[in-house]
Formats: sequence, structure tokens, C-alpha cells
Amino acid sequence: MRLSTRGHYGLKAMFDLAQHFGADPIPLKIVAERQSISEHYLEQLIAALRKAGLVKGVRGSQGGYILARPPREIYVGEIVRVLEGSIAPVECVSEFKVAQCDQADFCITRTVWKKVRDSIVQVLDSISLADMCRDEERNRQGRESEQEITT
Amino acid sequence: MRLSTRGHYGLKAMFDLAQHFGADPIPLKIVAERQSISEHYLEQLIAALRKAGLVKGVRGSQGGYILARPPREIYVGEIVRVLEGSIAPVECVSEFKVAQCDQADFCITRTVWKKVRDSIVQVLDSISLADMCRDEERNRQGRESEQEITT
DNA sequence: ATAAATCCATACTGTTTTACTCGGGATTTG
DNA sequence: CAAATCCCGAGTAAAACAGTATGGATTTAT
Repeated sequence: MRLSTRGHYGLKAMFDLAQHFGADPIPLKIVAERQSISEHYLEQLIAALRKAGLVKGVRGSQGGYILARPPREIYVGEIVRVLEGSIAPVECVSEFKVAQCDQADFCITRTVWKKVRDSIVQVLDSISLADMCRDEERNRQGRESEQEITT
Repeated sequence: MRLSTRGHYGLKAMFDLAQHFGADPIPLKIVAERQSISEHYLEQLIAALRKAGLVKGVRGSQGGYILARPPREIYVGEIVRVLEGSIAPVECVSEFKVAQCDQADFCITRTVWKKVRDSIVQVLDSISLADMCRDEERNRQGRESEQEITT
């Protein structure tokens, strides 16, 4: 019941772009370094995200990547779907494909997986990159005030 | 974001044992046939379930497998954990192992995966085999009364 | 105009996991 | 004793994973 590194790294990278969201594009090299991901590998992942319209690439020197929409309009669910495919614990409850299992209508185990899928979707589609940035900010402040107390 | 066939088949088999739960053990051959699973492969899965104390094996002719506890006391989450390991979309939010990621405390993407994990756990740990049998029964009756109307 | 920085694209590769298969031994019942 | 069944360990082909490698296209700075 694992995500591959694609979704894992991809979200890290998108979160990085969200944290540094602004007018200027951010070179992938920087993102890869900050997030400790192989640059070449990350290139493949971001290519998928670009084709899906989640980021824009700016070529040439001083180029880089920039979110195609503001962080508040990009949800984790979108990112995961692009990089991992349909969110579904087993194939017969895929969000996209039609179920080819002949007992689909009767199969009770299937309803279990559907419930799992729906609960995952509910979580992923309710968290935006902006939400994550806000949480990060809160965490950071929490850590800093702890520092003040102990210092 | 997929389950392997281990969890998928394993739940099917356990549900089959629950549906036919009684005094007599059920040969794996029957379960495998009913659920369309390779018998040899299922043997490996049920071995794990037996070692985990979820089913009991009865050797010899007229032998088979039987649930170690009544269906109402066996939850889907247990079965999945035995066959798939800790429920966790990424390793750093495993239920068991300690996180070895050095930025664990700070990493915001990690909190996303934690939320996903918790929502999956909540679903899987709230459905018992008895719940599934009850749903199956309801479904069956629904289909039958539909038949009556249309006939 | 050229060099550097960056994105973009395709192909290749070693390792691990998956989903089995195979062969045989141990135990119980009729 | 024979049949049915559980029990156990090894082997294996194919796919997926997690990258590498190589080089071309485009833009900016000097």
C-alpha cells in the first residue's frame, strides 16, 4: 500500500515551487538540491506535471519552473493523479477506467476498496499547496518561539 | 497507489471463510476455486495469516482452514497489515518503523501522508468481516427483490 | 556573437518486487 | 494403506522502479 517515489518527490517539488512562488521561475537544479532529489529524475517528473498543465517551464538562462496557478488553486490530489495515475487501492475501483471484473456489481471486497479510495481522495483533494505553506509557516513559528523560551 | 494482489486476494479469501464460517474447516482448494485465485499462491498468503493467528489450519483429509475468531472480531485492517505490511503511503509515516528521514519533524509533505494514512486506517479498522457479510446479505436481498418486481 | 544556463526529449540500465510455479514432506481420515 | 489436505522452501519470468546517460533547443548575459 505504497506510493512510488514519483508522487512523493513530485509533491516535494511542487511544495518547493509553492513556497518560492512569485514572478521569477525557479531552476530545477535548485529545487532538486533543496529537496535532495536527483535532478535528472526530477526532470522526468516535472515533465509530466508540465504536460498536465500544473507548472510552466521557462527556457534559457535565468529560466526555470513556475506554478501554472497560484498555490491556493492547486490541490495535492491533482499532483498525485498526474504522477501515480488514478487513485485506487485496487484496479477495479479506479476513478477512470471501467471495471472489467465480471463480479463487480456483487463483489463485497470491492466496496471496501471503494471506501478506502474515497477516503484517500477526500483527503488529497482537500489540501492545497497554499494550505501546506500555511502549515509550514505555523510550524516554523512554533519552533522559533520554542527556541526563544529555551534560550 | 496500489495494493498488491496479496491484500486483495487475502481479503477475498478471508471473506470467503467468513461467509462459510461454522464448525467445519474449509479446504483451500474450494476457497481458491470460488474466488478464482491460484491455489498454490493462496497457500502462501494464508500461511502468513495463519502465522499471524487470524486463521487455523486443520490437517489431513476433511481438513482445511477456519477463522481463528468469529467474523465480527476480525477487522480488514488486520488482514491488510499482515499481507501488505504497515499501512503507509510513504515509508516515513509507517505505523511501525521509526522514521529515519532527518527532516521528519519539519517536513510538511509528511503531514499530508500522515493524514492519508490515518484516513485509510480509520476505514480499514472499522470494517469487520461480519460487517462485510451483512452488506453482502443486504445486497443479495436487494437483487432478489428487484428480480421479483421485474418478473 | 558567443558562452553559459536552463529546459526538453529519448533511450538505456541495474535492481527489486510481483505473482506466481514446482516439488515434495507431514498429518489425518476413511 | 490411500487419499486428502495442510505445510514448507526454492525457483522464475515479467514487470515496475528509480534512476543514468546523452544530447538537442532556447534564452540571457557579456
